[in-house]
Parts: sequence; structure tokens; C-alpha cells
Amino acid sequence: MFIVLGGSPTGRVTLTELDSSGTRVSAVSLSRDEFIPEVMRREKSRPRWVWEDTALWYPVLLNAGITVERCHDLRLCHGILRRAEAARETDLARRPSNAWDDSPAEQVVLGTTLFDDMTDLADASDEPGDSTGRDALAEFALQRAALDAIAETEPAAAARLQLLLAAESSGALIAEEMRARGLPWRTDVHDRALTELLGPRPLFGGRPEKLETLSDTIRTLLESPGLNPDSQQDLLRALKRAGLSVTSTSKWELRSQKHPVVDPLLEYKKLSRLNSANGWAWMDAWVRNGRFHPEYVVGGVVTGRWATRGGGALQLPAQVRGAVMADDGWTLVVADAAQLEPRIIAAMSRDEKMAAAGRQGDLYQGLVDAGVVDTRANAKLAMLGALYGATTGESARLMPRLMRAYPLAIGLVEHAARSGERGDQVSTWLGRSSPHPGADWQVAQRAATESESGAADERRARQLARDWGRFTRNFVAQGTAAEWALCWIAGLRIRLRALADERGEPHLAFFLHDEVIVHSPAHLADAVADAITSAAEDAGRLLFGSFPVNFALTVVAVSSYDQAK
DNA sequence: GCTTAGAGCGCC
DNA sequence: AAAAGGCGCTCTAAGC
Repeated sequence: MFIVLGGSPTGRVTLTELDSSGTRVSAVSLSRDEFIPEVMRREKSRPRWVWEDTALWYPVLLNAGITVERCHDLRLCHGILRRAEAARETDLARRPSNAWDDSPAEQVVLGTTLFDDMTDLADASDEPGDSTGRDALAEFALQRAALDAIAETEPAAAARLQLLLAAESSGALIAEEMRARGLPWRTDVHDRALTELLGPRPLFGGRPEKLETLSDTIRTLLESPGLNPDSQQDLLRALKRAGLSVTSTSKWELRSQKHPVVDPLLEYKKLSRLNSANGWAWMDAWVRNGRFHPEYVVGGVVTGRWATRGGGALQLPAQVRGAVMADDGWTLVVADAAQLEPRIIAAMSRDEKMAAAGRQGDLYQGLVDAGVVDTRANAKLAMLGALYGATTGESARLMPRLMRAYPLAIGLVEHAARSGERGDQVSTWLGRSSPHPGADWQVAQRAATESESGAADERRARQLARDWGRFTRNFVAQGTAAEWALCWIAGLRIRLRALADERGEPHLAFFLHDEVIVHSPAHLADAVADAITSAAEDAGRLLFGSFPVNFALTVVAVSSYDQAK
């Protein structure tokens, strides 16, 4: 059963109930005050809530203390279907571009002031349709029709897409729930770490003590009294003047140089980055009441991975992870999937040999044990080469061994690369399709085939084709891994809800591509670990049925995030 | 003064 | 010795 929400979450709301065939059962119009209790009442029958944008509707419910079990996020699902190869012949894909295309996620503003203002506006306008002028009922009908049309000729593809839409929508719920709760963050621990590394917090801006000292050292060693080490241009000139043979100021190039300035400069760069990216200013901006509140952008990456907006939540450096600490009486259960992408391509290609290499837990060691490569480090290098499309170096040299040993799995990514080089779309296991290459790309390819094209045109076209091939190669692996991860956390979320007791509810607090943090009452740590493991097994079965691939996890209960690795 | 591009580096 | 997929953020420098 579906309940489609229309209107505005902060003004008048229409609730339209549809049965599983999409036939209208009932429809009501409610004021804002009536809306919240009605959702609470109807949630008991476990409907799938259909709404324009989870980021628009769900915060209002979460603010009122309501969570829902499932939803259908029209904006996200539209994005997937509109681009999906499998949906190419449907009305949804053929229709001219409209307001549902490329619509950004709603910006969520915390607090009630804006909502109150918006309410006034919404009430005053008395406009039919949704707050953004998009018709949820019509769009939902179109999406269902698209799935039905696909099901007629390709039932398996339709079923997979349906799973993807459900997983993506569940991800949207999780993202809002995590944003609302935040990640436990101890500013005192963070401040102590910063003070230890950088010196005391500067009272009136300016560089912290340690950075200032290092700057002086660098200026002295380079005999450049006025040098600003943050200026790449100044720094590069000064380095050259001092006799270093570098063409940039990057870490890797500096490391190869023998000069007394190298060590202090690398130290400066490391600390300077910490200060600017995750220093006191970051703490002031993003941590409130002991919680870091990043905004997750579901499907923000073309491959289906999430992005974040603000706070750089997906790049928390190791230096500050100690500040992620469980509340008293609580614990952090941290889990990550080991060698996820190799397992994914093994399962997608039904490569039983590669799947078997991962059976014991460490797939890279499995490659060594199978005699494919000599060391674990080389196994990793070779595998990354296969997944990313290495063309030179050790990685590229080792890759052919993988191709010989695992022609199915490696053939899958090779095939994706060839498709991309031709400009074709590729798709993940559940049916998320890659974008088409841009206009520049097409122009370059066409130019290279014309009779008067020069060697430079052809080189450029070939280069662009290979670049796009590397992208599509990685797309199928990264994108399908993202799908597995979505199914994993979706299942985990449901399992965690069932574990709640009078001492609290364990909940997802962080998600990073193939890793989760669950904040849990301490006494539930083992049950949470089991839930995480079971959810991973479910996800594997959901995507790949009985194919014998395992998704190995490392799961630990810790008091702070830095203890997890 | 504001916007944008590139460099550089953090994460997976 | 560098490189090969996906990002976000901060800084500087350059352009308007």
C-alpha cells in the first residue's frame, strides 16, 4: 500500500492512498496540525510513503519524533529511471525534460524559524500541486508505468530496478535520520588533539604556534624571509632558488628531494591542512551539542555513492577520529566490508574462482594462496589496476596475471572499459546506468574520424576514449558496490529498530561507502554486531541469490573511532 | 568585491 | 618513480 504526499510539509498536505495496483483508495487534505498525527496513525499499517523529496518531507516528521519504515523518493527514483538503459523505451525516459530532471535535493534548514516563515508563504499562496510545482501523483504513476513496461519484456531487469529504487529510497531515510541525530563528537577531545599538534588555539586568528614556528624554519632554510608557505607560487620559486629540482610543491615530489627543508615543509603541509580542514573553525561550524551534523547527499556521486555537503564528513582524517566517541554507557560498533569491489565483480560475473579466493576472509591473501601473485601487496596492486584501469607501472604489469587466472571477473571490467571507449553506457548490477560522455567528447571522436584529421586529433580522441573507458570500468564495480552497501544499511536499519529497548535504540551514526558506525547502548554491542553481519549476508543474497560469494566484514565495538583500525 | 579554476590533499 | 576510479574542501591566484 502506498500513501502519496502532496502539497507542502509545512502547509496543507494531501494524503492519497493507493492500493498495490496503483488504484486510488482514498484522498484527504489536512492542515499542518492534522498532518503529523495522521502520519503517526497510518504508519502503523506500514505503508510505503511516496513523496517528492525525502529531504523536504522527512525532517518535519523527524522533528516531531516520527520515523517511518519505508518510502519512495520520487526525485531520486526519477534520476535513476530517467538515465537507466533498461528504461530507455519508456514514456518516462522519452518525455521532454521537466521540473523533475536534475532537481537538486532540498536544502534543509534546522530550527523552526524558516519553517514558520515557509508556512506563512505556503498558506498564503494556496497553490494547487506541490510546493515546488511538481505533481507527485502523476510522477509516481509514470514511474510505476515505466517499471511495468520493463517488466513485460525483461522481468528480471524490472525486479532489479525495483530493488534499486527501494534501496535508494531507504538510503534517503537513513541519510535524514543520521543528519538529524548526528555523529557523537567530543569537542574537548578534538581540542586537546589540536592543541597537542598545533599549539594552543590562536585567540585572534592567525597561525597556531607550531605552524608559525615551522614557517620560520622553512623561511630560514630557504633563505626567503618573506615567504608565505601557503602560496604555491612563492613556495615553488623559493624551492627552486634553494636548488631543489621540483616542478610542483606536492608531497610526492618533495619526498624525493634531499634537502633540510623537506621534512619541516612536509610537516607544515600536514598540520596546515589539519588546521584549515578540521581545525577549530571546523569544530565551531559543524559540531553542536556534542554532535557533528553532516548533510548526506544520497546518490550524489554518479556511481550511486553518497556525497556530503559541508563538513567534509566523508574525509574525516585519522588525526581527529579520536573525537568520535560513544556517549557514556554506549559504544560504537564499527564495521567495514573487506575488499568489497573485487567480491562484487566476482559475483556479477559469476566467477567462482575469484569468489573462492575471498572465502577465507582476506581476498588478497587468497590470490597469493592460489599462486596468482607472490605477495599480498602485489595482489592489492594488481586488483586496483584491474578496477581502475592501470596503464603503466607495476600495477599494469601485474594485471594480466589476474586476467589469466580470473577471466570472468576481469573480463567484466574490461568489457565495461571497451563499452565506455565506444561512448556506450554501462550499467550496474541493479541497473543504474552511467552518464553519456559530454559534447566535447563526442566532438573529439568525430573529429578524429574525419579525413583531414591530424595525428594530434587522433591522439586526443584516443586519450579521451581511454579516459572514459576507465570511468565506465570503475563505474560498474563502484556502482554495484554502492548498491550492495545500500542494501546492507537498509537491512541493518530495520534490524537495529527491532533491537531497541528501554535503555535506548542502536542507530546508524555514520556511513562511508563500505563502512558503518552504529552508536549503541553498550549492552547491545554483540546483538548489533550480529545484526551487521546478518544484514551483510542478506544484502549478498538479495543481489546475487545463491551465488557462493561472501562479503567479509571486520566488526569491532570501540569507545572511539580511532580504535577501529 | 565576487566568482572561478587549479593545486593539493583528505577519504573510500 | 608515478599512476589509475570516485569525491569535498580550502587555499591562492586570476579574471571580471
